Amino acid sequence: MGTAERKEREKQQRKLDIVEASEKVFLTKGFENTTMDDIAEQAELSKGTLYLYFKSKEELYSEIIKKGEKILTDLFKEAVNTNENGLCKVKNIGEAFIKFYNEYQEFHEAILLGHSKTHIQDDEKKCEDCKDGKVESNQVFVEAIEEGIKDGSIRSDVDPLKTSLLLWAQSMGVMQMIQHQAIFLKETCNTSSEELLEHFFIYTYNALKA
Amino acid sequence: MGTAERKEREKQQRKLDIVEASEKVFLTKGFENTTMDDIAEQAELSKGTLYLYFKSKEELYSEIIKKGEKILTDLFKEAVNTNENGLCKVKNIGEAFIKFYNEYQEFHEAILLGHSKTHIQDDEKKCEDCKDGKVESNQVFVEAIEEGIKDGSIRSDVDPLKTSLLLWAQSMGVMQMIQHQAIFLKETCNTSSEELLEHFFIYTYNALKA
Amino acid sequence: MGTAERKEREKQQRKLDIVEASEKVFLTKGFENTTMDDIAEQAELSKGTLYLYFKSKEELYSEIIKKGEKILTDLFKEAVNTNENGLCKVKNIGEAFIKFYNEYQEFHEAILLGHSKTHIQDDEKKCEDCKDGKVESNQVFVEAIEEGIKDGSIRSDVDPLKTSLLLWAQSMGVMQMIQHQAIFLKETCNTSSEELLEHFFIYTYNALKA
Amino acid sequence: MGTAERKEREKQQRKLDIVEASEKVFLTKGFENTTMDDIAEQAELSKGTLYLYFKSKEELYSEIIKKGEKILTDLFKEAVNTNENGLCKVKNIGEAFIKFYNEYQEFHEAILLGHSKTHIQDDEKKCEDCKDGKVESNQVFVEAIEEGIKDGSIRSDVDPLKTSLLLWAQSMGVMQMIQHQAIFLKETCNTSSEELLEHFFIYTYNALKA
DNA sequence: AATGAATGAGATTTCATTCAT
DNA sequence: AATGAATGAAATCTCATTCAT
Repeated sequence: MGTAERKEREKQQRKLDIVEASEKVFLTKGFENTTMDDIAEQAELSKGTLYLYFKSKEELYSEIIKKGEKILTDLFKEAVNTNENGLCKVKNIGEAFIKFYNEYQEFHEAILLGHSKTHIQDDEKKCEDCKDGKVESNQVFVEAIEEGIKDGSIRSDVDPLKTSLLLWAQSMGVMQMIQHQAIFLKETCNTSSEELLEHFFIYTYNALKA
Repeated sequence: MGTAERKEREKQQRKLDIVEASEKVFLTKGFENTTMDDIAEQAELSKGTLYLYFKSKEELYSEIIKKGEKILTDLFKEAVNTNENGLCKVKNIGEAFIKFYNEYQEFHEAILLGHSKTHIQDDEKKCEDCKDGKVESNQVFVEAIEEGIKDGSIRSDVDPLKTSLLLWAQSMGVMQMIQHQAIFLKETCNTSSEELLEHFFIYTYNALKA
Repeated sequence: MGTAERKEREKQQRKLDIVEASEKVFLTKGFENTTMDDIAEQAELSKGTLYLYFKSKEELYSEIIKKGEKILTDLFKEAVNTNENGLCKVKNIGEAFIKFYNEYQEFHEAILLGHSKTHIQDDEKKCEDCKDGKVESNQVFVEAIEEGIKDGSIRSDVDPLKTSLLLWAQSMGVMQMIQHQAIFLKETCNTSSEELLEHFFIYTYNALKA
Repeated sequence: MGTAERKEREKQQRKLDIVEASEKVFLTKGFENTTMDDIAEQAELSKGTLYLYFKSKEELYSEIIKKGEKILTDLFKEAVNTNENGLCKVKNIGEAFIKFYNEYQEFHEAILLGHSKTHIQDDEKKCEDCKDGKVESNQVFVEAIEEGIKDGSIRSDVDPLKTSLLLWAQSMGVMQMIQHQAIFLKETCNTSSEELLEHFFIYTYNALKA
């Protein structure tokens, strides 16, 4: 009786194990440079077993993306779970974004460019998942802005939805510059990633505050 | 006498021809999906000849990046070549950026992610070139901001360098959202790409104006 | 007491079930393109169980051959179960052969080429079975010819055994041409499959009749 | 000048070499059980080189079929190149068929079943070639029968085209029985392949002769 | 300078079979 | 008796790069 359940649990665990193993490899070497052999070795399983749980390299990668999006959403939710005013919450979200970048740096690229790499178009469920992920984390953002407008901490003339999208996009862009152009920033512009980030914060704070 | 020079000129021309051919392929199919065969065919040369002029696929791709950066720099220079005030020039640069994105869309990814794909670490000269390209176009940006501060059109408390980098990064992010998430914007957020872009411009204008 | 027998009966039944399931798959997809997974799914059993009853894919396939031969033999027996003369019975057998080919088309290849695909050399029993199947159906054929000679409907100078084998082989060849070269027949030779078949019958009738 | 031609010749020769090497493997192990590695080893070339000349395993196999058909057609042409009457020529063709079977036994299966294995449907040229091959060799057959009717050696009521097709099909069937059921013939029916063949000849001779 | 044939190391994926439970 | 997870050997095909001419 409990047997079937246990088996199912073990199976799910095995799936998670594989995802975790693939994570390490994907996030280190990138999608293209990761081979199924790498993942199999990391997972201490045979290649064939991988295909028992995931039907392609792409499906495996899309798990990473989903996982990354989950992490980000959770960080966002945590960020607004305070008694501060709306503007602070927006700032918290920004900091959550940075935390995500710093602590889950490897997921960043996966989320950022993942979907242009994994062309899972025939699997609508997967895409739904992704859309839902984005909608959900964005919603947290929108609500924080709305709250800020209500409590007077954010200028009343900002459009919550558009602004959330804009800040989202801008954050991504900043993250990307930090990730890919770190050397350029440091060597050529004599600016650290942290400085740029801080600057982004102040800039945004000024732009939003009432 | 002139012979050696002519030969050198011809050689340079051949290099340019190859770059141009590779451009068409790279920018259509992306780095990973482009084969040296594709390029050779497009260039109407043999594969071997490609290696006579460029020592790897990566090196060839880095030429694309360089070229893209040149285009962008030229657009930027053109953008500031007016009698308007600094803030307007910054706005012009923003529009130039959008124009670049729209008209030379294919170069965008090359510039953005190019170097994480082409792992040319052993060839310092190439990296120098690329750095120079970015430095140059960013310099135009910095100068426009500085001018705006001087002429009183831009707030005096913005740091020209950091702000140029920040705006650059933000623009990238916005463009990318527009490109990759157009459907998400429209279907889920009921917002068009144009609206988001316009919002970005107004937002930035407000943030910078004195 | 009866327990052991019941168990044995159940086991035999299970074997039959598996063969029936494999039949559907083998005859639809062919030997090479059928996987043990396909069969297991069709049989609503696990793959492991298959190996409990049959020691290899090949052995399973050889069951199909045996079954096909049984069907054919039955059709032959039915064909000669009339009061007509020997020549008519031979004609009936020919028609039975066509019926077999048309209605159990999928068994044809299995019978024809089966054993060159299933390399069961170490299992003599299996081969015996198959041989027996052929011997039996051929025997029916031989007897019809002998009867025809006796009753004067078939030329007395035909060798029953050799002729039965010959007609068998010829029929196979004709069927195969009809199946694989139908387009060739129609487009290039302006002949329909039916015409060729009719021609075969008349030709054979003339060759045998006394 | 001659250089280009020589290169072209060498290239053609290389193609022939590869076909010849693949022949040895295909005809020994069969299509499914032959790997590109096998062929590469036999050809003393790398696997990659194989794909330089033939774009798939199937295309390589279709060369074998073409070659077999060419051989058969040539044997047929040779067979009718005598001063004998039509019936003799038909008999010669039959003997050519047997010679083909005996001396080029390996090509037999390729011709017989080849096209159901190599699904080169998108390459119309290939199919044209094959059709042409069949048409050509069948034409030789038709002419021999027509000649026999004219010279009075063959019954005047046979339809040359239909009969050629029928004899063709029958021969295939007989060959096939000989190839796949040799053991059955010998052990169970106490008949040798040669006896069956001879019987086929006599049977056919009687059926056709005026 | 130019060629293009040859390479060979992989890459992804499949599947018959085994074995611990 | 039944399971089904795990295996691992193969199979087809790709492509950046080299090198003899």
